[in-house]
Amino acid sequence: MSGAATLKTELPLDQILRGECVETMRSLPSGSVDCIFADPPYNLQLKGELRRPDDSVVDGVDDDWDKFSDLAAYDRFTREWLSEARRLLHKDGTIWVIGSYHNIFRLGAILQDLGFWILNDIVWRKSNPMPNFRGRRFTNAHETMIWAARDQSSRYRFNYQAMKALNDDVQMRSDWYLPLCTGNERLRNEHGLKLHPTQKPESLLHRVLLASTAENDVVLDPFSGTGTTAAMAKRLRRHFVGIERHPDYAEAAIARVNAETPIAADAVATTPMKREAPRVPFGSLVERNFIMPGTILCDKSKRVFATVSPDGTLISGAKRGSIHKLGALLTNAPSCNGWTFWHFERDGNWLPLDTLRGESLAADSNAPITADQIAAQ
Amino acid sequence: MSGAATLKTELPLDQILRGECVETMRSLPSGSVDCIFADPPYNLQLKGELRRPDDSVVDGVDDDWDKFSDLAAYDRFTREWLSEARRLLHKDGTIWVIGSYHNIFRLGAILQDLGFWILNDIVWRKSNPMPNFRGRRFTNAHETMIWAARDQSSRYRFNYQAMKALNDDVQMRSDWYLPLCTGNERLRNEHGLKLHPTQKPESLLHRVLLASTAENDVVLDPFSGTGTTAAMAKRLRRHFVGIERHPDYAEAAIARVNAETPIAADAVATTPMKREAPRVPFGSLVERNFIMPGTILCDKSKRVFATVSPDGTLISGAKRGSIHKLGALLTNAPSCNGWTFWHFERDGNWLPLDTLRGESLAADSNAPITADQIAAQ
DNA sequence: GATCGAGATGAATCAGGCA
DNA sequence: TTGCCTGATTCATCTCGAT
Repeated sequence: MSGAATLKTELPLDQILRGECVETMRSLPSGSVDCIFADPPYNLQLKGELRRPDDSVVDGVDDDWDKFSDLAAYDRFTREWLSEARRLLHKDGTIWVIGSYHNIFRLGAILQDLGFWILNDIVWRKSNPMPNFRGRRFTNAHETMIWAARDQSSRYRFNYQAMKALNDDVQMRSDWYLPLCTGNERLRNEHGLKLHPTQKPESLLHRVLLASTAENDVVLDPFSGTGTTAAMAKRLRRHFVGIERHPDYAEAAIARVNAETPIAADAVATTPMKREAPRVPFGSLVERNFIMPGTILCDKSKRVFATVSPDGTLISGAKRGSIHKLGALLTNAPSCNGWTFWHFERDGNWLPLDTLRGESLAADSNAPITADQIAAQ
Repeated sequence: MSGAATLKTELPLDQILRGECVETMRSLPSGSVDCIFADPPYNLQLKGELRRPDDSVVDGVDDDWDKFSDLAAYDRFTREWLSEARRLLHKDGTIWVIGSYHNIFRLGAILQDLGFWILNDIVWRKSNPMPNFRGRRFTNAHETMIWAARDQSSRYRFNYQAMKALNDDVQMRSDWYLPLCTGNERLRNEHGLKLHPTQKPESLLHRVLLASTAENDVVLDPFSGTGTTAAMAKRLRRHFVGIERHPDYAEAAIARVNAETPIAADAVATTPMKREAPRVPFGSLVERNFIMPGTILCDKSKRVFATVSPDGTLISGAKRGSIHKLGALLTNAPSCNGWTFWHFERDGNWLPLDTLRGESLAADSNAPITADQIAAQ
């Protein structure tokens, strides 16, 4: 089948159309789509090869489809497909685009320029991102999605209660914590290698579609890839239209969608997500001024002393380390729980650091909603 | 004091300059600033916050023509102050900008257009965000910061080890979990109302400055507000220059900074980067008898062996070279860190050469130091 | 069959000094 | 500027094979 051959009067439902993104979109009728999910090329700028500390080579994205001559070329491409996307959207429809810092600012600015109305930016926090191997930046541990309505006046769909139910009956926030697509979910070729360099996890699309579409809605993915959007749409009983120009990807996506079974019509019940256990690094207590750099700590019997550094390490003479490591070092113990080992002085009493950890967790959860916070938005 | 009155030849250190952002920046000398933190105005609906370059107030009208006009005016304003910011930055300097989905995409795209090189986008996850009262969107629970170097070729500062220490000895990620500025930290006027609508938490600036500046560096904040950047710079013993047009904010910031005490000079140090440690040639360890010529070395898995020469080279069969070169040669790797690759035997244990390097440095500084401590780093 | 350890891997703008 | 040498650097998760 071919998108270009399709008459503009009819939308080919529940198919992966093989063809160029913009050209194929031009063949589809205006206002016929309820929701778009788009995972466009990121325009990554990889210079050489990157090696892990064990000297193995990182298999990065170096595909031709991700190459653009410059930012202006990327902007032209983006403006073109986003314009077509807006034409295809129903007046109350919404679009999701996903990207990293390489391209998300171009995407967001052009969305605004074209008249889309941004509803949220959503942060996909990866539970298992690739580390920064050279120690030259912060670990790039998230990607950003922008959720936007076709117009400021669009009466868009947001399934508020479903999202709240998914989040232990607390409002769903703009930061989502989900793992990468790995293991059995990842499509592989005959050599066992990943078929597509950037396959998105099903959990991400599950939440996107559950939040912003209704049963039988039409969902378009103009960069369909391995068909994650289409598969999740079928599973959740939405209609889909995928566009993919690479024959291998399109073929794999069709097989994947065919193997997918829709959930029972009466089973739209959602599984609650696992909530993250709060973790408190000692350093965050220093940052948040629960304890001042320069504070003197000691053990219960006042045999060893240490000073708090601005980065949360402790210093004792020439020795430096985390609260746990330095405690172990000074007592010649194989390990040490710094939270209970080290004490600080307050009102003449020496209290364990654990006191502060408890206080910081309480401060986070008990904070009343104030006018300040409203203004801060 | 006034920025406009300052000669371009001299940077007024540790002051809050009262004046217009762009105009005041124009009076400062090029390349004189190590780091910039900028929290520009972005609430397009908030009258009086956003002004055109000619100082006329931008209306918050909602029809299409005015929306476009607002975006264009915002872009012009952004391009203007970011251009000045780039001129003021040292060639190896970095800039932080913070915003929400209303303006961060404009900021990011213009940063890229001006030649800044994005290093990370950082998500500030709020522990206590304002809920979405109408239930029409996801709770807007984060803001985005962009960290960028002046040029692609900038040799920017990133205190990797300090950030790792701050996060319980695991690489710091691009998503930060910190509370809003509330309680006693929040500056208030005589009526007990918040003095500034978007006062940033000190913990945020603490981490920003700890990550990307060194002691005595110069930090500029062109939208100084209540002086959080200046106060944290003073606390962490960095120099600051603040610019603020609103007299009430400037006055409050000056009082706040004056009340701030720097942490003790000997407590400001954070976990040092190994890159900045003094360089020890392996040959000097042989000369100084930390290791004997003829000693047998091997890799961790005991697959390759070598013998130490009196000049500090290693010999393995017919091959000879530095500890790095021979390690790379024998493993067919493009490069190799000989300090961690090669091991020597002591008391039945095989220890990395790095142990000896640590012991020689300790001997030089007369501080007793143990293999344990090196391991603890 | 269960457990343990080694190995593999993921949208990545990933070095710096000196001759 | 180019080229060469030194040497700093990884987290969570899954698969697979050995015990």
